Amino acid sequence: MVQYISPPLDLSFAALSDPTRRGIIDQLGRGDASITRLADMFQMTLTGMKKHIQVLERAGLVVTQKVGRVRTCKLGKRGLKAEAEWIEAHRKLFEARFDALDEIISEMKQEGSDESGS
Amino acid sequence: MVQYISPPLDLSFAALSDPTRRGIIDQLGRGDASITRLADMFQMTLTGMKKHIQVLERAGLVVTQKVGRVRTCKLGKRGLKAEAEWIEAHRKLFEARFDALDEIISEMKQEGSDESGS
DNA sequence: TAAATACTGAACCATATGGTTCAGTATATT
DNA sequence: AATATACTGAACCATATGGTTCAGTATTTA
Repeated sequence: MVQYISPPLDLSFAALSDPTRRGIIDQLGRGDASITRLADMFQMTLTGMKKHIQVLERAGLVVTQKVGRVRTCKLGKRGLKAEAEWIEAHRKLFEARFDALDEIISEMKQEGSDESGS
Repeated sequence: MVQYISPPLDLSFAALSDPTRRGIIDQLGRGDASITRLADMFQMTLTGMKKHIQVLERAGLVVTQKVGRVRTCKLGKRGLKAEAEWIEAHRKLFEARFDALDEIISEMKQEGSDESGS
C-alpha cells in the first residue's frame, strides 16, 4: 500500500485554499498588521479573523506576537519552500505525462466514449 | 487555440491538502490507473476513491474517461502552473519581510511578551 | 444466460470549516 | 475611576469533508 505522510503540507495547502487567507498573506507581505486591522480590511468580525489567523499560524505561515492589548501578525519564517518544492516536483510529472505517446493514442480513442462520467 | 479555464485556486489547494490525493497525483505521474486500482493501492473503498477523484477532477488536476466499465484516471492538462505562480510570487513576499530591519528589532522585543497567545 | 467485475448513487456518520453573536478579560486612555 | 479598545472563548449554525455501507446499473466473461 502506498502511504503519503506530510502533515505540514496538509495544513499549509488547506490554509491556502481559502481566498481570505490568501488575501491575508498578501496583505502581510505589505506590512505587519493587528487582528483588528485585518478584520476591518476584510470586513469580518474580530473573532472570525482570529480564526483565520489561527489556521495560518498552525500552518506556520504566520506568526503573531501580543504586545499590550494588540496582537500583531506577520509572515512566518517557514515561508512556502516545502509547498514550492512539492508543486515543482509534481509539475514535472504533469508535463512528462503529456510528452508520452499513449497520450496521443488515448486522445484518438476518446471519440464516442463517455468522456466526463455521470 | 484551446483554452483551459483554470478553476480557482480554492479548489486546487483544497484538493492538494489531503495526503491521499497528493498520493494519487504522485501515482498517476507513474501511469494512468482505474479507480479500482487506485482504491486497492490506497486501501480504500471504491466509493471513497471515487470521491477523491471527483475532488481532483473538479480542481482540474485529473481527467477521467470511461471505456466499457472501466474509468481510467490520468493527470489533467491544466497542470499546476497557476498554483506554482501564486506560490512563487508570494515566496518573494516572505523573503522580503525577513530582509527588513524591523524584523530584527521585533525579534529583540520578543523577550518577556506573550509570544504564542492563549 | 448466468455470474463476476467496475462503477454509481444515496444515505449515513463524525468531524472540520467559516462564519456569527454574546459575554468576558486585559490594557490603554481620559 | 470610568470608559474605550483589543482581544479571547464558548456556543451556535449551516455546510463541507473523508470515510463508510448498501443497493443498484452497465459491461464483460464464462
